[in-house]
Amino acid sequence: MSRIDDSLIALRRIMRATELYGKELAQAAGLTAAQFRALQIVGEKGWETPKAIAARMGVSQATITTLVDKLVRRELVTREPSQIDRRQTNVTLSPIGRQVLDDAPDALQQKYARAFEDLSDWEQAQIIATLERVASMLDAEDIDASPVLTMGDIKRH
Amino acid sequence: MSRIDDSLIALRRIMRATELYGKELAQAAGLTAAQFRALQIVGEKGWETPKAIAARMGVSQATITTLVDKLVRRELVTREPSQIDRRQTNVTLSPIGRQVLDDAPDALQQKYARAFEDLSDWEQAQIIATLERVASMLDAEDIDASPVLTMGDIKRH
DNA sequence: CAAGTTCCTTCGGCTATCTAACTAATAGAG
DNA sequence: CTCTATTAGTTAGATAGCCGAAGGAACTTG
Repeated sequence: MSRIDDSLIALRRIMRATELYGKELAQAAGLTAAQFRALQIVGEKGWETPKAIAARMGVSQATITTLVDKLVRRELVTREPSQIDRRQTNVTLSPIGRQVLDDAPDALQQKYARAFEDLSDWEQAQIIATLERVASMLDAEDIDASPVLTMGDIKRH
Repeated sequence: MSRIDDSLIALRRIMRATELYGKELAQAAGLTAAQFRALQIVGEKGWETPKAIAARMGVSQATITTLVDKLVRRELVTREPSQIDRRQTNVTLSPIGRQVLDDAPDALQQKYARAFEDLSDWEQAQIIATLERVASMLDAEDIDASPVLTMGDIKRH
């Protein structure tokens, strides 16, 4: 087994852990990964337009419509017509939505964060440098990457 | 922006690049990421049981049945009843399937492999060590990770 | 041999996703 | 100011992936 295989295996473990986290999350929060990701985006500012959510998640607007439908049905967000441009709709976080976001079990991130913080200064720096280097090697430089460890936003052509 | 955010962002870029690769692949090979992943697994030995494929991909057997249906329809694999245990079916790679696997554009992997190989010995070792460390921090130790850079055991493309 | 177990498939039902077509509203060119 | 083009969002119809439950066929075990 070559070294490149070793590195690919490690990468795959990382991705797999994230996938599993998504499933766990979905189960615990009663939301799917995609739904939760949309909710997160709305939660950043408290509101967001479907267009912007679609761009952030890299999916079509139609997809967001149905996703938001589900969030609305769960009363996690509301659709508020925009005052400035009446073509626009503001998907707005509800108090319940805020609750769900706050309560969301981010076990994976917590675990990672804790382990990360236990590292020494130079170890942290080194991990960041290496991860960024790997990301570059995969040519993922121009990606919209929020510091949130989730699945579900796949960029499309 | 804290260091942990930096590291999460880098992780996210890595995952994103892989997702994009999956899409690209799907388009070029005329297969979805999940289908391709199943084909890859079958291709390793030339055959595999649905049960084993399901385990490898972390999905139910029912899912594999429909996935294999599609591969069979495209004549990439065949279902051969097992001689030893007639409950089992061997999903067997066809010549066409082998062709598709060989022709598959593994651009991302190639790119990564090339960049990786250009690194010095100690850099390679250091990257592997770091990736493995991160994987451990995410608690993904006991994952079946083949040295193939694919997504597709997601639950939602 | 009968009962339980295993492997696979079938069935019904979700969710996510897309494209195309449609409605409503704004922006721009005359 | 009006007509057209563009933009935001939704709706409709389709495909893919996924699951759990139920069922049939073939092993295993007592």
